[in-house]
Amino acid sequence: MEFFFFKRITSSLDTLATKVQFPPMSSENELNPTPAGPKPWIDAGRKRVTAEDVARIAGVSRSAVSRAYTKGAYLSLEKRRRIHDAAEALGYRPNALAAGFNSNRSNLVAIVTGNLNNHYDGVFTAELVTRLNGLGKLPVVIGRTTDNIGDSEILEVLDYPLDALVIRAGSVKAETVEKCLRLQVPVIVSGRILAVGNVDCLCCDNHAGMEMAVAEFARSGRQRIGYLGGHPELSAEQERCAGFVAAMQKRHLKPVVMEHADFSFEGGYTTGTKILQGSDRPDAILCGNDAMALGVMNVARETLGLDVPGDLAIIGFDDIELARWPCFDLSTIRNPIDVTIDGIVSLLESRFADPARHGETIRIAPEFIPRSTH
Amino acid sequence: MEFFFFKRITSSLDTLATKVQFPPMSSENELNPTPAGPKPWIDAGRKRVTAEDVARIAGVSRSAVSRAYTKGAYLSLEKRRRIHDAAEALGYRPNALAAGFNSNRSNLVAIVTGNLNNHYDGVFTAELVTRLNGLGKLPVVIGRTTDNIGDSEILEVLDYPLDALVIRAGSVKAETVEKCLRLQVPVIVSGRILAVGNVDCLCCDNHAGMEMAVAEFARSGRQRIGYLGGHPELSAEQERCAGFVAAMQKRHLKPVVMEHADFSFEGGYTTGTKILQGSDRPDAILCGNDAMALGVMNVARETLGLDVPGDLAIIGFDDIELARWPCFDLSTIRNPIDVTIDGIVSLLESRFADPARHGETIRIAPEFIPRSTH
DNA sequence: TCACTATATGCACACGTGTGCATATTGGTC
DNA sequence: GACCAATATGCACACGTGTGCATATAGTGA
Repeated sequence: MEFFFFKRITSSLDTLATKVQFPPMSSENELNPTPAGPKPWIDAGRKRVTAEDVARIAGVSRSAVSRAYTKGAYLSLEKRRRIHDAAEALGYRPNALAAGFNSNRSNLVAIVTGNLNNHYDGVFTAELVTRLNGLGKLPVVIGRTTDNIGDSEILEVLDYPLDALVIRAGSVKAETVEKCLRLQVPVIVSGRILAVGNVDCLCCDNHAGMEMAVAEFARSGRQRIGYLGGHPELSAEQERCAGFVAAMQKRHLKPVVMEHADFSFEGGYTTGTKILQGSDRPDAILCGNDAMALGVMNVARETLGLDVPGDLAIIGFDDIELARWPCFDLSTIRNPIDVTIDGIVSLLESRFADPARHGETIRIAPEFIPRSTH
Repeated sequence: MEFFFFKRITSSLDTLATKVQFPPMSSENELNPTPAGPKPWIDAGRKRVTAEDVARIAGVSRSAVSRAYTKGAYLSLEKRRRIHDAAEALGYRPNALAAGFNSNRSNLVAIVTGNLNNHYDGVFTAELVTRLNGLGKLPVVIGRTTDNIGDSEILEVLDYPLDALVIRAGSVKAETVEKCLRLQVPVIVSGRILAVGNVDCLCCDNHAGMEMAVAEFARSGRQRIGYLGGHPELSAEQERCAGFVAAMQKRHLKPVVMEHADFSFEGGYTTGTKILQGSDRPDAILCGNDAMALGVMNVARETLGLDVPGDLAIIGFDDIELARWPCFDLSTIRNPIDVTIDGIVSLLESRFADPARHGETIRIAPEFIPRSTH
């Protein structure tokens, strides 16, 4: 089988898509007469309905309209009803940005994420977005599907008055975070510890996680243990790699091989091929994340016909959904997303309550998930 | 093997995480004296630096500061330099929201997505986010990781003056879209055709896609063809199902079985088990998306020991990344994300240029990707 | 010196909202 | 009727920016 799945398939809009003119709107024909109020159609030049417009129609002051949307404000019942009717007819909704303009709350929370094609980062971001939606915040996602985000992109989004900035990126510079703080934007960093100003941090105890994995290999008598990590530049990789080395030294074991790929399935596949076809094949490989572990497993089973875990034991890191699929059933170190997100939300809320409080660091405890590949 | 991978593993923050007090900031000790300008620390009560502050420090008018950030505005070189220095020292950045407040451009583009745990929707959203970032827009993601989004959540985000709203959700109500238009927010719907006002739509030609798949089954002599679709409520499912039925009728074939799951791997696994253990086992299954196809394949191979494609042919829909993995190598109908995103961006740009233009519908052409499961 | 143009700069407004403050009205109690 | 509290309502300001307009200054040519 060729590695043709690496090839990026692109196709042109011109050849693969056909444009169709839209039929006229239904509410203009005779069967559906135009209802009262603005049509469901965007008019060139017409602007969003404002409280001023509602006030004019309802015959009240603009203040009254504002109060109609303010819980607990004094307003006669009759006026409230008139305003409500006028607003309904005009399709009015208070402009939340204009409102937040005063109170210094934009409700914008930026999420700077790593590679969104990475399963873990994708689910992480999705989960955080969900929680922020529930909190009435607008999650603004800054990220790439290719490489890691650059610091310049973070600075760009700082042009907007954010309520907070959540950084999920392994290689953000301390200098960049300082600029956020100077703009009075609270920063939460997930995935690495950053000792800058009053920044909150969350990070899995990668060291402990790797210790668990090596302990499992040692317990089952593996002697020829290899390591496949991700980009050495990333903080998580540095911690995991150091944890692996320390756990091996503690047991007077020497790694058979240590390689680095890019935390992707394809990277695991390619580098895994190199490792397993080498002269000194390991009997166990500890991988820096699950995606690479699945890539290695694929090489072992499909390409080389090896038995996993008989010929080769594999342990991953993260516990993504795919690890639970029966065809993989990957033993792994769980890096719990739910606990991490809970921590982020908790830190966010206490940060909103007291923007100047000292920074906190939360270490997330990993957990060994025994399955059938070790 | 038990279905224990369905069980959602949750753990408590209290038991799995430990909080650590943060060390004092480094810039306050004697080795690193505090530099000029604001400290990298959030002060209670201190607000974001404004153009007014910069003007005061630089000894110029506030207008001059604004002009210093406006390309082509008249401003003496010496003043420009003074302003730049003052801004640098104070850590000033123009507030983009306040600026957009005038020009009626917030640069906010909301993306309403389906289930973000769905691989296709996840990558789709990630890709769109990436493109919007490149366009200088702030992508605000509204979505859930569990069920489909409710219309009420869409209405909530309408409180903000959006530049546009991209809806990627199969069951959005026409009434909801009308409310967006009444607020003068341009709407682009991807994944279904919606004949409401001047809305732009993009949709894969699901009918043609299913025709391709059935043609492949027929060509290779499959006689006992089954169908596994997603939620019948979703527009995409309705089109795919109808396309399958039409293609079968055209060939005077009768489906052996027709079932519906939830577009997930687990759904495909569960319902696939039911289908394949039934009395009337098909020799080919056409799945409504790839995730379910992988679930079915897993049952067939791992649980029942069937040969794919020998005993059972499988074709999916979407062509997600996993379909290319060697261990799956799934034949599928490609629903090209790149072409779709190109179309969305193209429609967005022409919509910004002319907000009142007529709506367009773009049909995305699917493509059969032959691999080794059919 | 005058006229004219290019450059430079400040004032003041608009954007849409919430709300403090002042004032008006109502209802109740002595 | 007098007094007070509760309710009701409008005016005007603040939020931070871009920019039209008016005006001032500098530069150029006759």
